[in-house]
Amino acid sequence: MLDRDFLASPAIEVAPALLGALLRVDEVTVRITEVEAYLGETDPGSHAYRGPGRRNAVMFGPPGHLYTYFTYGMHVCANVVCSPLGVASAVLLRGAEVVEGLDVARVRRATSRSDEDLARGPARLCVALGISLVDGGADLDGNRVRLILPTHSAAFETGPRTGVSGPGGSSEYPWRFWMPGEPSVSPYRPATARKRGP
DNA sequence: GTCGAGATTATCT
DNA sequence: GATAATCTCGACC
Repeated sequence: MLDRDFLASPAIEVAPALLGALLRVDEVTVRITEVEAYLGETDPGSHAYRGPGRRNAVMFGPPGHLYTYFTYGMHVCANVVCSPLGVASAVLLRGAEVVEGLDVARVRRATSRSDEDLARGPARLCVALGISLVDGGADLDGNRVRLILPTHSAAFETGPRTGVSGPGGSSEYPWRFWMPGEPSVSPYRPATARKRGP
């Protein structure tokens, strides 16, 4: 049973509680080890900063749903929508560890050499779980997708969000949560200033 | 093993 | 036409 009332809390409170949670999609189950909180209008790094649109409409919807979006063409990222209806807020799933369905995950992520690389990273996590755009807006308590919150809150650490470049310096907000000691958590990587083509 | 640059497509202005 | 919350691959120590 999914506690929707708890998911209606702000993303900052929901994010640490998702650490250690189990997310099952079909036959693959992962344990979330790294997340990132994103708010709406007050967060320059959020997609909902400029207001609702086609892509982020799910973020303004009811909590307990899955929000997927495309980034850089090939990659898909998954978020857990929280906050009440009408408030844009979501928790980005950055890293996880595959605990069940390793065989299926390995086939999907054939390029990964170690099992810890299977779901290390937002896009990899979606590939390992088989999440695509059609899963956007899916209920997290449905048959295909199910989120299981941990009974006890796990130990976590916070830090600045990486890879978030933008005017106003959104790195002020230490809304990145991870479980220390987990090999599937990517270490701190400075924001790579991507060069645009010629 | 670590670092640095390129690639690629849906969505929005 | 510009942007984006990234990943993969190649080169070098």
